[in-house]
Formats: sequence, structure tokens, C-alpha cells
Amino acid sequence: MTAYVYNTMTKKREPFEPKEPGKLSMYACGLTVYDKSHIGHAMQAIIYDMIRNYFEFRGYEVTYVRNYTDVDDKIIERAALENKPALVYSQEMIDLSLKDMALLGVKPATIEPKVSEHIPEIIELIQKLIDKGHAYESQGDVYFEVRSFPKYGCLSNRDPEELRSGSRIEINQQKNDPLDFALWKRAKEGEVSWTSPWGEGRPGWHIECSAMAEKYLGREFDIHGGGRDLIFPHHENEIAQSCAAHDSCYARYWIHNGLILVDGQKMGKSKGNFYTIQDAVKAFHPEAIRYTILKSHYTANIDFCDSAFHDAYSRMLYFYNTFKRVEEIREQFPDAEATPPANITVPNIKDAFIEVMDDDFNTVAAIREINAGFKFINDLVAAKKPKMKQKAGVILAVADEIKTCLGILGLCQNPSKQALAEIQEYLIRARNIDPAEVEARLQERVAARENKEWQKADDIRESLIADGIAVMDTPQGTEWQVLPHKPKACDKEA
RNA sequence: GGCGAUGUAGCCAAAUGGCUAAGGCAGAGGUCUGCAAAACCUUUAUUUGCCGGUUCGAGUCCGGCCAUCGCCUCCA
Repeated sequence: MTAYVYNTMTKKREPFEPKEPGKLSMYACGLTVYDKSHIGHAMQAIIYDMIRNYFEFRGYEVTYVRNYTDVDDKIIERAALENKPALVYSQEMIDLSLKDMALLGVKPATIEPKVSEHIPEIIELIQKLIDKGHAYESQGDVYFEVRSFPKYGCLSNRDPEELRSGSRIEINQQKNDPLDFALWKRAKEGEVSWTSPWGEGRPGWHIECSAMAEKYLGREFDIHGGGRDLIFPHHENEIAQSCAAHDSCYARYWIHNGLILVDGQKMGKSKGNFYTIQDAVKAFHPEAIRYTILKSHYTANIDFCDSAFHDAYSRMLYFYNTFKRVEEIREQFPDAEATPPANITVPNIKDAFIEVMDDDFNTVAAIREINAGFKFINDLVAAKKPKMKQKAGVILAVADEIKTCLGILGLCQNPSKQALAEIQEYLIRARNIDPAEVEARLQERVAARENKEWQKADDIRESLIADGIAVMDTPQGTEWQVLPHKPKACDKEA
């Protein structure tokens, strides 16, 4: 079976053929670390983490490069505010980001290069562009000559002439053409800088990705990804630099993820609708965040609002409650055989999962297939017909299968009791519930039930439900769990 | 203004021309239960923003219109 990938360059879904059979080389534009990571970064990281997991699952040897841009104007500005050297400040942000990402189940990329450690490669690439007539030095800066690259605009379908006539292009006397962009910036007094053939300075924005992708993945590699908002100018400029320098094709497939919206608008600091990962993780359980991101196709935008999480919590509770049942069965029947009883058809979750994931990483449909597995398990557990002894093995086998699939999405890999307790903590906090008080009311109810004072017991239960607390009488005693909030429509007026 | 994306049920969201338009959430009915909860079963779009066209066949392709969003300045 072949995987299909939507390629932004051709605007078509194409069969994925790696440059080298069995290997995947992927570059995703990572962070410019001038501040704490936000959930937009998290979305991007989660999506490429999922793609990497999936290719590994399919047997590819994956080299996934995700860079840190640790030198730029904003970093210098912020570091100065905090009275720190720029690279010290950016390293702190990198360390924070790694912690934040780990909370969301994002593994570090295979290689996470930093700009500050690749200055020689960058200088070499710039020199090559100058030598080939694609770049020029001007008062200590070096600019890429857009006119020298006829294909400019091929990714974003922009016409350089129309861009030039646009009023928003900054006029800069040092440039030959308003579209030319900086490869190297002369250092101002006191700024972090490196020695180059053009004097003291530092790299411009786009060049670092071209240089580092080439170093770790070669001049031509398989997948280049990033947020949709990077298509122009960032990725367009990368293409110009790399292709002009080497006359080669650079990335074979371009993929772009959607963006996080808040109140229907792109999240951004200037709009004040901004969540750092730390904000988000404080408000919502990390797995609920991950689920919320993967329950849409990666190219879609996601509106990040309270109501989006009702669904996520409902599902996380369902998944983990089911796994809790499965774990109890496993304890009871550790050696159960996976041969299904005669009249039971076992769904092939894994194949269905692969089929939809091969179709441009359709995580939405993948979750649908996983749902079918859960339903099968719960159905079989509830059924009276085959004795548990006979069906336990099948239940365990299907549970293992869906757990593998969920693992590729980065979900449900924790012990269920622990995960359920964590989710409960979030819901308790969100609803402002006092567990001690709940326990007290529950004790009252237990007493009422023992006296068969059903009305009183039911009244207590109803009052707890009104507070979002579901009460469950089980043979082991009475348990309770907090339910997610009823969904409200996202307020798109803002 | 240019470029691009999106518009599918009360809400979220799949479906890359072809069997009765997935799945989830919320709602309704049922099984189980003292009653519930959880779980399970049944049910909820004669129709995909609007208008035209291509086709044996359109949510899907083409044209026009409307609406929302993004990029064109730093952005994941």
C-alpha cells in the first residue's frame, strides 16, 4: 500500500515515494525562541510528531530535523530587556520548550539544530549564492537577488511583479529590489555577532533552514513542513536560496498544517488571544489538548475554546475507563488465548487504521476506526453469552491493537488509573469542586441507602449530578467521577 | 487589490465522481439497575452557503455570487 500526501507545491494529493526506499527525511520549521512556546507551536509539534510516529510504525527509518532559530531581532530585544546575553536567553527558552513539549507527549526530533551552532554552514551557503550571482553584499548586509531566481513565487503562487506593486513592501535603500531579502545582517553595536567575509554580523531569517536542512538531510529530501503561515515568505525564500545555490529541487513534498484560532481568529499576541503551552496545560489535561488537535485533519484550523474540550474529555474518560476494565480482565485472565469464540468476528482495527492514515494522515478517520475497537471491547464485556474466560483473550488482543494505534497518535499510553485520576483533577478544578464535601454527601447517601431511604439517596445523587458529579453504585462500593462541562458554542464574536 | 483556504445536522468533524453522506458531542427512546451512573442497542442531514454548468452519476469537477479566515510586515 502506498501512502498519499497532500503536496502544497503541486496542490495535489500525491503518492509518497521516498528519495531512498525505506527511509524518510523530514524537516519541520521549529521555533524562533524569543518567548515561551504557545499552543500554535504545540499543534505544529504534535502533528509532525504524529507523522514521524506513523512512518516509523510503517517501517521507515526516519530522520526528522526540527530547528531552533536562536538568533534574531526579537531574541536580541527580549534578551536585552532581561539583561541577558542573547544566546543564554534563547537557550533558556529552548529548555522551557522541551519541557512543555514533553508534557504534551512530543518527543524531541532526531536532530534539533540551532542556528548559532551552524554559522559556518550558513556563511558557506551565502558565499555560494554570491558566487553564483544570486546574492550581493550591501554595506555589511547580504541580500538575496530575487530577480535572479525566475521561479520565485512557485510555492505560494505569487507573482513578483504584483508583490512589487504592493504598497506594503518596505522601501530599503540598501536593496536593489524591494523583494530582496536579507541573508546576512550587519551587527549593530553590542549585538551578538560572528565574523564573516562581509564583516561582523548574523544570519537573516530564512537562510538557516536552507543551510541546516542541507547539512542533515542533503540537498534533496522528502518532506518539508511547517505552519500555513510560513508558506510566504519563509518557505518561498528557502526554496529560492536552496534551489539557486544548488540547481536542485530541495524538498520533494511540502506539507503545511493549519493554525490555532481563538474566537475564530488566528491566535496572536497583538490580538490578546494568546495561550502559552503552560497556560493551556494548566487549563486542560495534556491528553485532551492532544486529542483536540488530532481530531481534526492536520491541514484544518482549530478553534481553541472551552467547548472544544468537552468532546475531548468525554472521549478520554471513555477510552481510559475502557482500558481500566481491560486491565482488570488482564489481571484475572493473564494467559487468555486470543483465539476468538466461533461466532465472534474480530474487527481488524490495525489495517483500517493504516488505510486511513495512508490517506494524508487522516487522524480523524483513524480515531473513528479506534472507536470501533472500543465499541467492540465494551460490547463483548457487557455481553452475557460467551463467558469471560472464553472471550478475555480476544478482548485483550483488540485492546493491545487499539493501544498501538493510539500510541502513534500519542494518546492513552499511561496506566488508566493514573490517567483517570489526573483527568479528574482537571475536571475537579475546572468545576471548583471540593472532594471532601462530595465524600461527605456520598457518605450520607450510603447511609440513606442502607436504610432503604431511596428518596433521600436519590435526592443527594440528583444534587451531585447538578454539580457535574456522576455517582456509580458498583459491587465494590459507590464511586464518583466528575463529568466535563456541557458544551457551549464557541463565541466567535469576541 | 493580489494569492490561498474554508463553508457538510444543535455543536465538532470525515468523505481526493459512483453502493442507503463516517465518527464524536449534545438530544430522544430502550437494555441493565431499587432508582441511577457507566457500558451497550436504536434514533437524529431526502441533503452538503447560494445560483448555474459538465457528467449516466457531483459534497467532491468548472463558472459566478455570498460569507468567514489566513498570507502579502514578525509569525507554527
